[in-house]
Amino acid sequence: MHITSEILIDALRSQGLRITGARRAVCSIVAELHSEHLTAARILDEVRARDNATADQSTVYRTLDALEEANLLVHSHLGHGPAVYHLASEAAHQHVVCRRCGATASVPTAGITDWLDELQRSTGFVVDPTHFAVTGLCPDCARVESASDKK
Amino acid sequence: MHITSEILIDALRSQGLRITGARRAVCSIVAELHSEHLTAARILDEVRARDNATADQSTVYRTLDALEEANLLVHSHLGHGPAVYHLASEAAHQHVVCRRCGATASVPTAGITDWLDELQRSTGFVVDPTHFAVTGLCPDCARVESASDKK
DNA sequence: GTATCTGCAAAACTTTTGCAGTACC
DNA sequence: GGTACTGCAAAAGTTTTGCAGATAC
Repeated sequence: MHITSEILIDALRSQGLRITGARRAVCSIVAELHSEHLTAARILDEVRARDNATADQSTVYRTLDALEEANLLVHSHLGHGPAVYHLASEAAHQHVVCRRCGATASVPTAGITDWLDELQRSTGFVVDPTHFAVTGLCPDCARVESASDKK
Repeated sequence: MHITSEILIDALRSQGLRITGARRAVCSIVAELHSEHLTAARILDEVRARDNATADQSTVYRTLDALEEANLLVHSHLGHGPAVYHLASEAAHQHVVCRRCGATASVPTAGITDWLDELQRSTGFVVDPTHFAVTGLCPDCARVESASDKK
């Protein structure tokens, strides 16, 4: 299922926030490019590439914060570099992130939910299953590293 | 079991690296404060608080990089803010990290290894089971957040 | 009409880098 | 002695903030 910008906009509206051109643009981009790993800079570029919208970087950050506050969006830090943003609904599947090149692959949560339940029971922590990263090496980088280990 | 600074120092030496005062200091601090969430800034402060050692921030970063390269240390980004460093040996069991206060709890990996194997098979990624964080809210912070949601 | 939002510019913060001098092996 | 390391200072990169003007409701 596909979250549309209208859903995001409506959610902001229902929080009593005002709907502006910049917020519409950011919501559209986040909804349309939900399958990519969006950085703030990427979103800013996309906004500027649309001739019916503009936004300053500070506005982009503030809008992203608003969406996070509304629990529609999450961000995470994949290794070094800028934070990446996902729709909270998309984040329900996990990612493996390559610690060398930053490549990612998605993996389903099936098979791990029992473990998370148990974790929650034993520690008392309220686990956030959407914010949860496994790191490793992607196939390409694994090849490179094992080659350089041999020397 | 407790990693000592000697172990770290020896590991650096065996990589052909030179042992300097700054590296000794950083290794001591990392070994002694292994149970805390050490940021580079915290380590720098600790070095400076010791009257037999000094180090510049760039030296601290370079030493931390060296320790990571030697697979003795890992760092991760917990939400916003600076990266935190852990001994790799400490990371061998998983942690749940509270995204509000940074509290941690340890959890056994039993029950998750099958899932990691499957992940490795399906994605081709060489998963690093020591670098793997689950975030959520510790019991205290969960109480605080649910209280503020109600207002 | 008014509280909220925006753009601009500057600052804050973490991390990295170039380079000349120092110190380890 | 020679290479590796350090400190200093400055840069790079991301994110935040203050403020005056614009805009949604």
